[in-house]
Amino acid sequence: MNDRITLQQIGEMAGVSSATVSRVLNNHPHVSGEVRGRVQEVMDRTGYRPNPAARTLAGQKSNILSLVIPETAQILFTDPYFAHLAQGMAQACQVHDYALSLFIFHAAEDEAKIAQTLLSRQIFDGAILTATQIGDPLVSQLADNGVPFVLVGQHEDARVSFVDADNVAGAYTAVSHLIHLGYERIGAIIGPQSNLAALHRYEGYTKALRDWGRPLDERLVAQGEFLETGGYAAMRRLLAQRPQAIFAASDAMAIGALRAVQDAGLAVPDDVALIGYDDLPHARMVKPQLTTVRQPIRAAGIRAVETLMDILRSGLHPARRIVLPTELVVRDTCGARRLMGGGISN
Amino acid sequence: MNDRITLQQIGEMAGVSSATVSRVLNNHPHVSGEVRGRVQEVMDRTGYRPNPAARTLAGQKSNILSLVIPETAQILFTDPYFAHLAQGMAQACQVHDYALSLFIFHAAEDEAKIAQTLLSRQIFDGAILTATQIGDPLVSQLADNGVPFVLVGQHEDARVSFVDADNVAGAYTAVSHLIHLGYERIGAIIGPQSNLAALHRYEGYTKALRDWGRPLDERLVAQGEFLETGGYAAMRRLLAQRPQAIFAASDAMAIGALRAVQDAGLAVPDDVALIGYDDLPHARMVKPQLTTVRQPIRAAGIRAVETLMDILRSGLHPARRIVLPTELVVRDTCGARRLMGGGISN
DNA sequence: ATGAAAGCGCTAACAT
DNA sequence: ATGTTAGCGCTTTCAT
Repeated sequence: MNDRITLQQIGEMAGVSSATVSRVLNNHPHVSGEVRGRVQEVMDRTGYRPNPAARTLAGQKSNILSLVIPETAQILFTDPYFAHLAQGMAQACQVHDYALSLFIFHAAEDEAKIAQTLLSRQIFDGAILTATQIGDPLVSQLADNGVPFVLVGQHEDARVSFVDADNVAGAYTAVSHLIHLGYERIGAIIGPQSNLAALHRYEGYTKALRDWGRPLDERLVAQGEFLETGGYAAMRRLLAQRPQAIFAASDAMAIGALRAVQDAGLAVPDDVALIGYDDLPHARMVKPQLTTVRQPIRAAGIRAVETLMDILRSGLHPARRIVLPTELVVRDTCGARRLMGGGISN
Repeated sequence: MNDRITLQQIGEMAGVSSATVSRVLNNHPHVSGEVRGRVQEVMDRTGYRPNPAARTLAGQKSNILSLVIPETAQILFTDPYFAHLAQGMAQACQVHDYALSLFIFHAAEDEAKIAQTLLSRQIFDGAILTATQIGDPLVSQLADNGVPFVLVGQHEDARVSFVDADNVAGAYTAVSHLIHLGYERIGAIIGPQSNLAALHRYEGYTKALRDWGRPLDERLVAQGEFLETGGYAAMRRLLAQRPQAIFAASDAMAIGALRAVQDAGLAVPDDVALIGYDDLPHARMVKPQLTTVRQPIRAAGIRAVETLMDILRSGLHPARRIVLPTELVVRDTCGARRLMGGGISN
């Protein structure tokens, strides 16, 4: 970039050494008010901007933190997950005087190269990873390389700190809700089980059935991609089994399922009740409005940054694992309002 | 970060100077195959990773490019604009061996500080700005500071290069379409006119009316926020004027308008035809499906990066201004299919 | 309270 | 083809 003027020059102009200028730049004590003012004045007048690369090299610290995400169309397009996460992170970074860097990698790339590229190209003190797959090699590669990082999502490796929403509990609550509403044949549309969140949501589903003494009927479970089309196809298959209610592992899938039900000439929630997951903006825009599970993604971003800051500050201390609570958002597709003589608007 | 081993050390281990190691690292010619192999072997074996800050400082080039966006809930949440843009940029960066950095700033901050923070914290060779407001001081500040950057969107400053979608033409085409369909009283729901895109879309609307000899009736024009609620409120006001068709400056607004029409007991497109703008995923999920204008956002991201690369390579040459064509996506809300005896699915 | 000086890890002339 | 040598612009001891 176009940095011209240096610390040296500021020093010369102010009649002090560069060390002193560095001190005022970094708000060190032991600088007389008189000198501090003079130096500050020169910096302001000249529009001096320190060279961040030089600071990083000399100080061994960049004050930059990297958000690492795979370029999966799903995450980036389908839902505002990433946007919320980035916002939370940006907010927390602000507080800690950190800048945020983005590293989007193409999952198609040679997996061994990704960590390499990240480490030799990007400048950062620590990273936050998200949307990783189960057993993603990137995670262990970074851990092996001693890179400080936090995962948003979960990982079995005991070395890794993570922040995650409680997917098991979220699904559990949703399915319990359906059970309490009196539905008997409760099915599920589940996501790819290579995804840990998908796995956990399925776990919540089976756990709720078990706890409330309902049988798990595999014929009422259909798997699909985390997309509307996946939900549509899964629902078409399930319809033959005459389910009374469906728990879908994402709102996108739930909306697809909704459409499939309606296309079959049936009504939601009267013929089939439905609960989704994510609380996308979308969820309240379909008719009937989607009952769903809301995750604190923004908060997850904040907590991830806080955790990373602690790691950077205090070194390797035992990994921290944060699991954030979710919230059931009751709208129209689960039938609760109808049953309660509803009409209450959200 | 945790970089331990240095170029020097690699050199010692391979029995060559650090300069030679640097040459093989950067694929310079004039290194014998024998030495190159030996050095490469040591780098691989030790898992050597160059220190990017040192490279940046010494080479005066970071190979990092910064995407600068205001933290406006609108952009980040409402639509996938940012995600598409980032994807396009990431793809182009990949090609040019650049990494991508994100700088989210809070519009609430002291405006004078933003450029300062960006320049002293982030490491980058050039920047891409988007979602700037008309007369945004950040733009001129960067230009004044000699920072190489490209705007996605437009700007009057002759120094700035930009890539934009042709908002005037997009709106013009949409409104012309409504005119050709035979509608007479064609209204518009327009966005905040501090936003250049909103301004251009309004311009396209008035231009189409003028070109086809229709009067501009101000009572048929309502302004609102670029959100569903803004569209809803605007449509409620317009309904009193009995418009036959409405051009809405965004899909979010169009969907709000759709809802307002339906809530008034009227039908789209039979009572009021509707065209939106953006082609959000949403547009095809409402019923009836939204006719809208699609913008090549991903392509804009790519072109912006290409332009920035040219600026970095060849210096200041006259600013480049790229205006990308848009595309009318005809679905159900404009009534074209109905008029043509439709039923064709998109 | 301030200055001098030694790096931080790399690149890029300039030699040879 | 390879080595030597200055820096790049800053931070940080260590003196004073």
